[in-house]
Amino acid sequence: MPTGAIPTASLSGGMDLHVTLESGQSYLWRREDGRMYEGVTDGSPWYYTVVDGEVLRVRQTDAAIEWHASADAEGLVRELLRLDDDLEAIFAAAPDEPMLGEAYEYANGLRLVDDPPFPTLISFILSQQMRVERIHSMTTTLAREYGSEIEFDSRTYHAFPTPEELATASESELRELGLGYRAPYVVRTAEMVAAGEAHPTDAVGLPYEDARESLTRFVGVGDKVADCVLLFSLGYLEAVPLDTWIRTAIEDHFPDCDRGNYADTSRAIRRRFGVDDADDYAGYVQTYVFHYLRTRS
DNA sequence: GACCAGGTAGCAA
DNA sequence: TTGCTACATGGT
Repeated sequence: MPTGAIPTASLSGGMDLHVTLESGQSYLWRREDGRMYEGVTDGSPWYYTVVDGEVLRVRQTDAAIEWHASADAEGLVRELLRLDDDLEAIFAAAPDEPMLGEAYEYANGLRLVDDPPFPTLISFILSQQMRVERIHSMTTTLAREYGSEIEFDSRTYHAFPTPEELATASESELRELGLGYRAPYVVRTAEMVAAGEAHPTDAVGLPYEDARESLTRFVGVGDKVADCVLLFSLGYLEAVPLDTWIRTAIEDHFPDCDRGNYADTSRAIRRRFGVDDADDYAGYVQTYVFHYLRTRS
């Protein structure tokens, strides 16, 4: 079984796998010890995900990010966990505001993820009006009920369902699984992708605001969910999803950025969170702030 | 038993 | 365009 280790000392700005995978930006990784979101970091827990039918296991030890997979996966690990992002440079140039500084310190080593588009789209359709722990539990349920089984290292794993697999689900089945009013959104969006009518990657290459608009064609996707897909899956690091926590942060710390509607508030906060008057890495700042405000006691 | 959670669709004005 | 409101479910 191919294995590898990527020294964390070689990564600019360091790396914290636990905060990266348990900060509510990705719902596609699971912990083998089952203790997701419990705040327990000892024992270097293994995390796993399935990408293109291949199982990938990852953990952080004192000096490295270790991985196990069925083939050489170093490039995949670097991509999924954005290990080549220069965190040191990003935060050296990031805005110097007291609350932001607290967030950088609190979530030190958090990297954005680069998750696969369709699973990200569905998991953030599920996310509306649900808590982080429950979103994770719902994606786990969808993988168990509709995803294909993969054998790896004499264990069985479940991939997140493909659009075709998920399109076989009925609204009533998904309601029985506890998805509530999101059930028809998931079915209709899966059908759109399975039928070739639209795909989340259609947005790639468009200017940011056009890309956001493009994603809202999917049922159950508004500006906020579109921003999550752009940031966590399609490489638009300037995207700043305006959820309840970020809106609270705007109200408490950046009230001048509240312009009364999503598009204009988005422009204002992206400039405020961006680097050197540009919005390049505003989404990085957003993710630190979200995690800090949501989990500090 | 309210209140809240990484909101959106549908409809009225 | 903008401004309501209904929509499921589970935890505190």
